[in-house]
Amino acid sequence: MSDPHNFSLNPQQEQAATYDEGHVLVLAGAGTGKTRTIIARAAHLIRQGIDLQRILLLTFTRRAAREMTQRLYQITGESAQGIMAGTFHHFCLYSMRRMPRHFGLEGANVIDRDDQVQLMKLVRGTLKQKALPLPRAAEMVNLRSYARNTNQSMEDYLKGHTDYDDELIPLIMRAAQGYDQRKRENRYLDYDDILYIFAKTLNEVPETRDRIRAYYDHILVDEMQDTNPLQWLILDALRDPAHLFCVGDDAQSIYAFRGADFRNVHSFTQRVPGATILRLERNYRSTQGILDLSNWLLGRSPLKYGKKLKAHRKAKSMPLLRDFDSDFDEARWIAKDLLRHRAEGRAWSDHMIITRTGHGARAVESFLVEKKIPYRFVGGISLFQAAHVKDLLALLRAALSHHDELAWARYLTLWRGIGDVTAARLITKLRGENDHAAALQQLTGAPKMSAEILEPVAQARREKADPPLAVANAANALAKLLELRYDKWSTRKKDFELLARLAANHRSLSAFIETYVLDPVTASDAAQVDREDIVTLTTAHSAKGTEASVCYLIRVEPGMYPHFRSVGDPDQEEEERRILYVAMTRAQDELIITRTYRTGGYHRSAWGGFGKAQAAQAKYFFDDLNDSLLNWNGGSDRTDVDYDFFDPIQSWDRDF
DNA sequence: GAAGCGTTATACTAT
DNA sequence: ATAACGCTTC
Repeated sequence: MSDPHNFSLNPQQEQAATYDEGHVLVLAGAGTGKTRTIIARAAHLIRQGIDLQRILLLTFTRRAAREMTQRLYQITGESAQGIMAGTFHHFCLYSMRRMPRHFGLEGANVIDRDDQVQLMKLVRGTLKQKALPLPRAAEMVNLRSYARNTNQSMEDYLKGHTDYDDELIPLIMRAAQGYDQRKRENRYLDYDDILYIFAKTLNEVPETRDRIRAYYDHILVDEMQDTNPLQWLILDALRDPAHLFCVGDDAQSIYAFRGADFRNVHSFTQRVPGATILRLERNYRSTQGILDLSNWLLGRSPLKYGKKLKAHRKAKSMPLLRDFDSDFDEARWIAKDLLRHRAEGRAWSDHMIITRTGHGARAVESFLVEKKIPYRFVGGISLFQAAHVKDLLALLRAALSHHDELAWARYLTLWRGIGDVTAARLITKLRGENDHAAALQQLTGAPKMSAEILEPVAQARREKADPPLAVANAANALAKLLELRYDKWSTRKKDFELLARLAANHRSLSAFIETYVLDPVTASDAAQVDREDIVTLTTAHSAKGTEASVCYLIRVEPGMYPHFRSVGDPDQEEEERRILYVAMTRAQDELIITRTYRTGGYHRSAWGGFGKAQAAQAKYFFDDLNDSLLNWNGGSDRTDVDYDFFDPIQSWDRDF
């Protein structure tokens, strides 16, 4: 790919990339060169004389955006930095930050999901009634988010599409309203607001819409099947004269929980009259053996995707299936297999480990750490979600805004003698002040308050133009407190150095924080910041759009595919099928599927606790697996496990 | 009344 | 691993 002359397209790809007659939807199956075609499209437009800055490239993840700009740079040979490439959220926020007054965004701070849940908890606490079991805060955040993303009122959604009864619905609606109100008071912007405010303004304020619409001639949209109604409102407002070039695959739609409907690619020509549908059908990525299994899985669906991937490549390579007694054995084997591949001279980066759930990869992750196999966990727990990192960020956020009450509450309760109640009382003193310094003045001399508590905030505010310094000093200010609070402090402390390193890339504290709220960095990510040759550990969702020579699909067992939480809802079960399909079709040369029926440690108890476990057993995608589709290396792995191979799990077994 | 501590429940996917 | 909850202590 580094040689631009080597960049050849097949006739279908060529036709799509150079189509100049209006709006297009390209239906592109897995591995058919979707990314390559989008890049070629952008390159074609540039050759036609289109200004780079007039092309908007919307991708599903920031990772995809980064990859595309890099590849575009390699092909066009000129700086591709000017192209506007990013996720819907990035694009909307960027556009709104450019003209904040049009959107009422002055002084607003973006909050992540944890903060959303936190805020909802506060509201939930005021509404709790003994007789009525109000849904958990996290669930209510989901409900409200889904309603927003599907562009319907909370009431319509709750009444039309959920099972909540007439008594509970008004209460949930009040919770949602209370949440919105607290959000306004604290000048918070959640992920959904970013899309919602942008979409609403474009659709209600023609002057603003016209102004933004005038910036772009071409809008290229990746992963169209996973856009939701709110995102569609935005695309719809921005098209004409701009041309839409959307690429998608209904069989890879895996974000229904976020309001996406894979049927949106089917109705494209109704929504965009005169649009053309093009297809990419030849798979260049995988061997036919891998595609046969993938096709089999999709073919078992009651939904007709009308898709059968055919390999361009000659190699066949049958997928491998291995059973293990426990997730520990499974993880141990995978680490060993990786080391074996490495010894054979293969690069770490040729390997991807795909998991359905974040915590399903725990055993594997601990073996990777123990065997010193370099890896990056995409979709894992963010560095910013670790308790001690949140504590430090709370201090920084308190320094940036006296309206950020979640941050203030967290920061104040770190100090001895200040609990929830005192913190809440102190925070009320901050309200109504326009100026940060004046707000701090209100706290000075208040009961339980001290200069020791306030000074770090004031100092961080003075240092807000020097993020790494602010981080380092905040870490110093909190060191004593946090050391008492957490065990394994020496390990946790290292995260602050990582944080300071990340902060060094930003010119302001607020830009630093906002960047990582929108684009979380996992601890493994931050630790491996300079390494290229590493194994990728990823959730199936985050794996979409990527590929690797060797893919390990772990925990492919009953209760995982389909995930037990989806059992009972046919639509959700079918989405689970697509998730497994996406996971399988990432593999180029080797697809290794592992599973375990009995799990040790944590999962044994978790299984028993969930009522759906048995139902899940009855709904396993591999139940009627055709043996001719893979090499089943079944039975216990015991005989070939080397028990001298260190087992890091022991220590957690005791914890549970 | 509020802080602090020990115990227990919780855990899918993500911008 | 983390936070909510209930109980005890100041």
